[in-house]
Order: sequence, then C-alpha cells, then structure tokens
Amino acid sequence: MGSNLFAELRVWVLQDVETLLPGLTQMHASIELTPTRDAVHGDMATNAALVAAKPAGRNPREIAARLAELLAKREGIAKAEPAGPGFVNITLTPEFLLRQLPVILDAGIAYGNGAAKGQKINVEYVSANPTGPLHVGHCRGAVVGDALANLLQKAGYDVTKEYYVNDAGAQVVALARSVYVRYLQALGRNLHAEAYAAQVPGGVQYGGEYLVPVGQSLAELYGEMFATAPEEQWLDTIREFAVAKMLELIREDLAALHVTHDVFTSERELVAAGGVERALQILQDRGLIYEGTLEPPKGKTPEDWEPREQTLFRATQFGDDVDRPVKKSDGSNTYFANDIACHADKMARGFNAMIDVLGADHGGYTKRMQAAVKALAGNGDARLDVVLCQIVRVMKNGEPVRMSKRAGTFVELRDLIDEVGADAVRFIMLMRKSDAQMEFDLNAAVAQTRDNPVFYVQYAHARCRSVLRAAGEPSGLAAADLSALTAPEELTLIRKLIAWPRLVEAAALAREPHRVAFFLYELAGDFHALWNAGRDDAALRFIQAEKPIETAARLALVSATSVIIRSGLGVLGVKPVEEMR
RNA sequence: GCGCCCUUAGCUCAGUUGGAUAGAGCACGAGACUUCUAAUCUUGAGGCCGGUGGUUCGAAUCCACCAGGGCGCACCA
Repeated sequence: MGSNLFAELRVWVLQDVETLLPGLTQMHASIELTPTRDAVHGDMATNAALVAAKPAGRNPREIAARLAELLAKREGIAKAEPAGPGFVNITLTPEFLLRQLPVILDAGIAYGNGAAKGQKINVEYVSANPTGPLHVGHCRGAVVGDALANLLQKAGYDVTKEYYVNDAGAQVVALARSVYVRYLQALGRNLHAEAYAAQVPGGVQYGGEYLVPVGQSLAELYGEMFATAPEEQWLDTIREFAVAKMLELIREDLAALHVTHDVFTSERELVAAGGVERALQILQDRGLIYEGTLEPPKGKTPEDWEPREQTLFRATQFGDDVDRPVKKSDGSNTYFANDIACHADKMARGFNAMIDVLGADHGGYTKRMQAAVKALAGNGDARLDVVLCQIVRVMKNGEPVRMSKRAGTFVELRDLIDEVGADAVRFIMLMRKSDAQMEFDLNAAVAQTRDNPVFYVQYAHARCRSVLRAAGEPSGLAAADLSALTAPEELTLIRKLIAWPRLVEAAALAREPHRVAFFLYELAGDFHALWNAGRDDAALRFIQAEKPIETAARLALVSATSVIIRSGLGVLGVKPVEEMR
C-alpha cells in the first residue's frame, strides 16, 4: 500500500552491491537511492559506489561501472550508467514507470501511507493559556503542529494530538479577577467594579471585550451572590467558569482554522492528582534533585538579585547550561516542575516520542525540557523534539500590519481567517520552514495568480476534477492501457507522483511539514505544464474524442494526480476544491 | 555577557539530512497568443550560498572562530 518505489529499488542496489562486494554489509545503511535533481541523469541515482569505495579499497568509478552493468540487467531498468565521481544513474523503462499509476489509483488517498511503525508519538501544540481567544501569534504553531501530526500519522506513527491546558497558574487567577470586574459591571455596579479593580495586585490584566458576555452569564447564574463577597468565596468558582468559557472560545477559533486535537489535558487536574510529586519523586530517586543556590546570570544581574536556596534539578547532567529550580524559595512548585509532570504523564501514557510545537519565545526552554525528559527516561529511550515556530510578520500592501491591540487590527486569529480564509492561512503558514521567520503577505494570500501557492495548487486540482467531470467520471481507469503515455510532460508528472511516498517519509522524519506544501506546489507546476502543452498542441489534450485508449490513459494520469494532491492537501489540512469560482 | 534560531538571485523563499552545472515564484529583459484547455504561455539574464579557516573523494549543508538580524536569560507563566 505504501509502495515507496525508491525503497523497493534500493533493495536491488543492495543486492547487486552484495554480489559485487560480498560481506561489506555494514556500509549498506549509508547507501541511498534518490531521485535525480536533473532529468538528464535519469530517474534515480545511487551513491553506492562512492560509499563502498573506501571499505572496498577500490576506485569508486570502477565499482560504479560494474554495479551499473548488474543493475542494467534488472527488468524495469532501461539504462544504468556510471556518472560523475561514482554515481550510478538509473533510467527506468516507461513501462515500469507507467505500472505505478494503477498502484496509485488502487491505493487512492492512502497512497504514500507508511507501514504502521507501532510507535506512539505525542504532538503537543497550541497550548495557549486559556485567558482569551487565540491571536495571530498562536496561528503558526497551531497549523504547523496540526500538519506535522497529520504527516506523522500518514507516515505510519500512532499519533495523539494534544492540547495542554495551563489552567493552574497565576494567569488564570488574573483571568478570574478580570472576569469578576465584568460580572460587577453586568450587575450595574460600576463604581464597585472600579473600586475592586483599583485594589487588585498588579491591576486587572485582561480588559478585552470578550469577557463582557462571561460577566453577564455569571450575573445571570449567580445574581448578587458574589457581589460583595470576599475573593476567597468566589475565586475558584469564577476561575473555573471563566476557564471553561475561554476554552470554548479557543475551540471555536481552532475549529475555524480546522485545527483538531485528540486530547485536552488539564494542568490543574494533573497537579491535583499528584502528578508533580510523582514526577519529582522519579528524579529524586535518581539523585537528580538537591537543595542549592544558583549563581546570578552572567552579564545581566537583576536589580533585586539575592542568593536563595531552592530545590534544583541537575539539568546540567543532561546538557543544559545550569541546573533549574523545580521549587520556588517559598517551597511552591515552579512552572517548570509542572511541565516536567506534564511530560512524565505523557511517558506514563506510553509515549516515548514526544514533540512540542512552541513559539520562538520559548526557545530557551528546549534544553531544560529535553534534559528533564532524558532524566525521567533513565535507561529508557524517550525522546522529546521541540519544533520552534518563529515570528510571523503580517504584510499588507508592502507594509507590516500593526498588531497593536489599540489599533484593533489583526490581533485575533479570527480576523486573519476572516480576511483570507482558513485554507490560505494554513497553506501559506506551511510554505516556510518553521524555524525561520516569515512574512505573511495578505495581498498574495488572496491573489488568484501563481504568486499565491494555495490558488495554484487548488487550481491544479480543480482542473483535474474538471477534466474527469467532462469525461463523465469514468471508472476502471486502473485497468487502462497506459502505453499511450509517452509525452515528456506526462512522464515528468508520473515521476513526480511516485516521489510522494518517499517525501512523506523524509518529511516526517525531519518533522518538516512544509516540505509537503512545496511538493504540492511543484506537482501543481508539473500538471499545469502538461495542461499548457495541450494548449499548444491539441493532440496532447486529455480528452481525445476519436481515441478512447489514449483518453483513458490520460484520464488515469489525471486521476492519479488529483489523488496525490488530495492526499497532500489532507496532510496540510486544506480542503481540495472541485472547481474555481 | 551567556544560550538558542536565522543569514542563499533585486524581493519572498526552497535546497530531498554530505553529492553532479545551487533551484522556484515575484520583479526585470525578449518573444508568443486575440480566447482555442488562457484566472496567460515560452524564454533570457540575474549567485564569492554573510566572512575566514578546518574535516574528505565531495560542503550551502558538518566543526571552529568572526560579523549582522531575531528570541530568551534566578524564584514569572
């Protein structure tokens, strides 16, 4: 079902290398069979001779020449020849290439799915504090995390998409206080609200309009009950209520972006269930917790610095720069301690592979969390990958769009979605490596031209569908006689299609969903090129009235193309369109 | 001061984990097309891959140092 042609033919290479140089099996791992960058080099190339040269003590070109002879005898290989410093370039027979089309058609959307790896991976993303609607800054992580999880799933991992709800810290207390002000206002007690706000330590933090309805709901539910009551009587109730409401808002935002999660894990519940103590105990048992005092940070000593004895975790034993506090000087747990618990909990749930998708401002957090995971794993093989998403600058008419709350422009994610649509937001966010800063051009995102990769890919799919509709949605294309497919543009397109499984595997391994977006863009380009060829030469058009055999062959190709585009868009979470309007 | 990320064509960015002559799109130059599958197409030019050393058959990719940009830097979340 996966049918990665490159993986299959690599076996041939390994067999022939073994025939040629028996016993040198330890180098097999570094032998690869890759698509050629340039079509004049054929369909595939292997570095086998280069890799083998040193252990075999022979000239790479000589090995390449002999390997080429062996490979050329294989059925399906039209030509194999040594090239450059010791590559072997392989050209497949057209028949062999064409045989892949029915494989795609039979597998459908599942083409490119990796074999089940039996490995559980936890992908945590968004995890925004439940204190308000999502803003643009959350967007990239949400999209990258969602697409990465989809990608890993397609590659054959058992993926769980997780949202870690930070509902235990000071920020949700601040939320409760902010909501309380709205509650008083809803009761018409504006003076009372002002008086309360004035004595909140640090001031009222969340002044957004989105809390107004929350205050109103509370007023309806509880009436005057909390109006004059001291904080301790309402804090828990209102905090819980507010967090639930904020999560509703966030879920709506995520839904608008077509981002989904399998589980929402509550920090509060984890803490209440003793998760932190359990996690720290594991570290304690390994002698990785001690009481000590940290040095002030070099070069930038805070004004109010004073040495304090704290409970510390020996992060330096696992590659971090300094040991990290797990308890504050007053004995309460640090946020880091809760995060250790969060990851320990995931490990307890059977995930030995975890991925955190975080914003760039959490970059300094990577080392300590990876250190903690290593420490928790002990002799186990748990691994945490952190995917950092750099800042996005939103551009309009060549100018950066201000994100200030006062200006009221594009603070909230919803505004961005309303402006360009969820599909465009997702695709464009995925057109960049996540660890590089990017510009999001609003003009390009809605343009109906090649500048806009979403449009370009969608247009290719719509063209495929349009052709198939015009042909009356033929069935049985997988059994079509394909020998009529001989045009260079057609073969180029097929080569692109069969590269899909390999791309899925590589992109998943690298945790780089953006590669899928680029692949689709290139695939769309190849398809449009074929379409355009038909414009100059009517004989290359897909539907040939008097030639049912040619037509069926071409429709098979078109159908396979649409399948792969759908498959790729599915990974990105973008809906394929049937027609352009 | 320390750590992490980034630096590739005029602009926005890829570069398949170290491979062959570093690629796209936009913008720019030249040509085609008069709506036929046109929400255009073909084609050209454009590069010291930030710099300097190193590792090896081979480096944009790995290592060291330097320069520039971003993010973070006791107990906050």
